[in-house]
Amino acid sequence: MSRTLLQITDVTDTTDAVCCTPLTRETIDADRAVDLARKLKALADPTRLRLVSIVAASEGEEACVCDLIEPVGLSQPTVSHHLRILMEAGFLSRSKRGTWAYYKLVPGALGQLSQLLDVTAAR
Amino acid sequence: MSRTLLQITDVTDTTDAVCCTPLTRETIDADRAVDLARKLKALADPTRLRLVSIVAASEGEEACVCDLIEPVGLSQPTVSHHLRILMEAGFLSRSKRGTWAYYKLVPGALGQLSQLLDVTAAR
DNA sequence: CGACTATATCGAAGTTTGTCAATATTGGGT
DNA sequence: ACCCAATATTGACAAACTTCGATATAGTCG
Repeated sequence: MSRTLLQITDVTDTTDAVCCTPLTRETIDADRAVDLARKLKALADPTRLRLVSIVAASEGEEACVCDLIEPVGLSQPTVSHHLRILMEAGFLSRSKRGTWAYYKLVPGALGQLSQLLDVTAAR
Repeated sequence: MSRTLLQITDVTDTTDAVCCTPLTRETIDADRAVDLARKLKALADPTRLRLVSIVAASEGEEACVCDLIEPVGLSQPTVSHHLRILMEAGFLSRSKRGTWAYYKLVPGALGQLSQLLDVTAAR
């Protein structure tokens, strides 16, 4: 049968959700709901979706802040702010090279969230 | 290769996202980012995640409001409010039977969102 | 019809969020 | 050492969100 369940994998206490054993429980408990909501909230903004998308489409799934400002059409501080939120939620990582800051997709982060939302979806 | 891209399916002007042809474009355009963000935002709340989860785990993926109030521990108006948001985002549908209102998972809605987030995730 | 029950809507209070201008920080070049 | 460029942080403000109590609506049963 195709029961659609919210599944939750083992999630660390604070920031990065991890790993693997999906405990197919009927209802998500409050703590994990808070954790999952935090991740979703990080993605639930048009600007941040575009940032992730642009980074994902860049060479090496990595982009410099200077290349992100103009496409999204917002001020530099605002872009930095959004990037920080995406980083704290575990979707991007940052590496400074010289004066530049490069933000990179954290491999599997989106996929993991995707699976949390619906493990039994038809594909 | 395993490029992780944000993909967007064809989406109707307003409420319910639909259908099918994933246009694997590099960057999500502004309009679709707004639309996807709206759906994510509807899910990006601990209470609403729990509501969806409880409904998903119920018989027929359907539950009465009266059965949802106590589990989430919030007032009845607040629960109604959250259910309305989930309905407007296309995750739940409502059917009144007598005095009761039954909210039901919209089949495939979560799965579709899941696929939008990451089409190439390892599974 | 009248009382009761289940749900929805309204209005308000408190909190969070998105954005910018101004400023701080850091690294490179002259 | 100094200046310039790239990014981050701070402070402020408006808009949006979550929640509640009070009230409205609609359906059921005497």
